[in-house]
Amino acid sequence: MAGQPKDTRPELAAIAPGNDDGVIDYEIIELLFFAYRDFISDPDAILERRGFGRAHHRVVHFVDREPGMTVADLLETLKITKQSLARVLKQLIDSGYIHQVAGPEDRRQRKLYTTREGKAFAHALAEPQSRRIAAALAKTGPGARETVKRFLGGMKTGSDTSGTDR
Amino acid sequence: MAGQPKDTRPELAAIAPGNDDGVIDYEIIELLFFAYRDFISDPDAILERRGFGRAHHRVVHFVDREPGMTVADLLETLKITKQSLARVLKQLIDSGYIHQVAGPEDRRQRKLYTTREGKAFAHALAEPQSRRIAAALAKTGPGARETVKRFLGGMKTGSDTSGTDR
DNA sequence: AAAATATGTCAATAAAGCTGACATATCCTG
DNA sequence: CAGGATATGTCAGCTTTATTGACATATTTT
Repeated sequence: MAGQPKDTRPELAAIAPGNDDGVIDYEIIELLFFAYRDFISDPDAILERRGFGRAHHRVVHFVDREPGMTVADLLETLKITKQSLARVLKQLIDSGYIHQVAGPEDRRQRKLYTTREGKAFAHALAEPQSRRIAAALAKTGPGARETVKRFLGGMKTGSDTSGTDR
Repeated sequence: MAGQPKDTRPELAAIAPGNDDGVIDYEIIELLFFAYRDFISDPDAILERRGFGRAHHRVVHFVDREPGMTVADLLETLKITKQSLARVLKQLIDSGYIHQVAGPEDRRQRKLYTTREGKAFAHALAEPQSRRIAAALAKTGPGARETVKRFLGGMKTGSDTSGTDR
């Protein structure tokens, strides 16, 4: 995981104008803020029409991505409390986007799955985001995807070179 | 801007297991989600100790970065309403982190500045984020900074190649 | 003087999170 | 089998951050 030549340059920060705190990388901090704000705005518009919020988005997304997830898995992934999840999950189940199945081994568990409509919903939400990513990558140039993946992965807590998180 | 050989591969998405929606770039969607979640968790811890929230962070940050900003500027940047800003701004002023000065030209305006304490606060909040970014960039490899900047910039709405936003 | 603008503020509402407490069903252990 | 642990559900109340609507004040522009 460190196969490239060491870059010994002292983090030449390239601070934006107007401030000289030095060291602090305000440029990328702000870029991330705006990128994420707009990235999230695409699905927000769709969600609003259906009377849902971001919380619903996250739940549908992860259940769709990992079918058979348990409630506990979802809580772990989203890092929210059971009570917070409950309201949102209930609405999604009532709306017919997600259904539950008692665990085959452990019947206390509720395994979660997206319904056909849930899959379509998840897809509809992801599409504009994917489109935005593709456009940004294309504009950035070839090879951008790999670099961006590595960078974003490195921003995640618990990705400290040593690899396996959790 | 395109000095390298064209990459004609059809966006081979590299979808993660468990789903085959094709086309959708779930990998980067999720990477962004986790990256941002953890990126924001660093300052969150500091804010909590002082009884502030993310909203305060954003306000202190932008005022610190662009001294003399008006309230209208801030509303535009944050894309929130005046009433939402009011409470947060008031608390920051009362806490001595931000102060207002009537505009020299237009005295209806309130130009916003961080106090000495406000600057220190902004710096304290930005530091762990900057550190995280530096670590992620270093791990990604040389040249990552440029690529990441371009990508993140491209994710922002209204950055459609033509360049100058606003 | 009147209209427009920049800001402030009151009140009510909503979304999404939280804590605490407790109920149920199920599994595991002694 | 009894009792404890676990997975989930649910009730009640609270907090933060955002919203809309209405209106007040000061100032600038027309």
